[in-house]
Amino acid sequence: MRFQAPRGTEDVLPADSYKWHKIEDTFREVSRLFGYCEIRTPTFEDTDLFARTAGETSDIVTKQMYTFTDKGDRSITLKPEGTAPAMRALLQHNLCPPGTIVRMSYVTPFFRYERPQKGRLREPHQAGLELVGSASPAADAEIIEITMRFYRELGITETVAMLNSLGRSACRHAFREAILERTKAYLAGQSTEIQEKVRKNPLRLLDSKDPDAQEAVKSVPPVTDFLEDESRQRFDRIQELLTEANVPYRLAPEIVRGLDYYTETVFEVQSTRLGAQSALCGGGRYDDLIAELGGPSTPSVGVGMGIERAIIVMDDLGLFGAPPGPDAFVVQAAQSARAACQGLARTLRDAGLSVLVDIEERSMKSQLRQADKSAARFALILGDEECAKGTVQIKKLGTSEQIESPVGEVLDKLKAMR
RNA sequence: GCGGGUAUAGCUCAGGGGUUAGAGCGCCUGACUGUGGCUCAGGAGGCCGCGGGUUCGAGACCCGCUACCCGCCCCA
Repeated sequence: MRFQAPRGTEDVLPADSYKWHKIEDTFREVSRLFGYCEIRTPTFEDTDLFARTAGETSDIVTKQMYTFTDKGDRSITLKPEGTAPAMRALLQHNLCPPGTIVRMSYVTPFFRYERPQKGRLREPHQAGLELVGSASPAADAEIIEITMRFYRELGITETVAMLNSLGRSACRHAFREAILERTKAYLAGQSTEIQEKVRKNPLRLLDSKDPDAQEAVKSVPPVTDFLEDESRQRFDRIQELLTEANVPYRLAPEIVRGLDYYTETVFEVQSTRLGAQSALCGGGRYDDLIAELGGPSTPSVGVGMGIERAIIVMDDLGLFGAPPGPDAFVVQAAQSARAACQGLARTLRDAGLSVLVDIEERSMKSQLRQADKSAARFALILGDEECAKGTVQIKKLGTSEQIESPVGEVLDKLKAMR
């Protein structure tokens, strides 16, 4: 094999694209139900955009960005996430002056220099939602409700939203101190690398998979103990709203985010079907992001949902079913019927049916085999006899049912036999 | 970035130093010259991941590379 797709990238083959369509169609429909409009932003941005927003110590910025210098000597980065570019566009076009609320959706690839694994790619795809301009807990609840509705529509019903609050800077500081204090003994026995990581961002310890770390973290009081009154009230209110909306959730004090711009609410939906990767989606509130980009303080909340990860889970659950086939396959039973077959196919296509025709002049047997293989619903057989009579044989594939119909009535007959 | 595993037909996999490399599934053709699926028969299809090495001889053994899988890490 001469060439192969770059490491960590995937081809979506014709036989599988219907899975993507199902997920994207479902996402667009759910977005529409809640009034979200799509935004499309460039594949690459000014490097600074991500350096500023993702967090200097985050893995994304420190080692995962695809950054290069273009011919105009600009530092360019392929987008490693979807939110910052969307907020940049919003600000650039002044779509959200103070007082307005914007609901946006997007479907985008993003790029991170990762070590590939199951559910972890260098070019993954994400469907995302952003609700910009509202500090109301109802905004948080809406985003989570849409997210869970999306998964429900796809048939992924075994999961719940895992909810946490990180509070704002003041209480987060106190919380960090508490983590460091309670895990001192554990940290003393760890490598300098881990100590450094935890010193920079103590929250990381909370979702560690190391059993010793998990044990040490047990003595740390839940974040909610540190929340200021306002944050605490918001957190409680979100839970009330989710309960009212019948959205399945549970509190998960271990949930933190990899991007530094999150404030207060954070949530994830997880699945055990993803191997070492656990998150199907991740989201939360980012009240300081737009201000960080030089805009007015604009409270916002959003979510990013991994498309490949949804496919993994849905495949595992057998939620896709058989790929769709064409409505009909026109079988040319004699060469002299070629034009008539093409004409019939054209008429049916004009009526919106998906129609396949043999182009290799193969035997009738072979054409019927193709028809069967293509999963077409009907085979329409046209030969000398039919041409002479102005009829078509309509064969319902899957059963042995076959009728002869005048050409003009084929459409009606197909509907009746469906 | 670290550790472990794997790489043979389109797919799933057997073959573990000795001629022309195998199976199942899939694909193509045919089984009283106008009827698919099931069955039967035939056929096409392999730089045995890539590059080096050991050997009289390598798909098998050794080294390097690449990719994938599983952990760590990280997250969608």
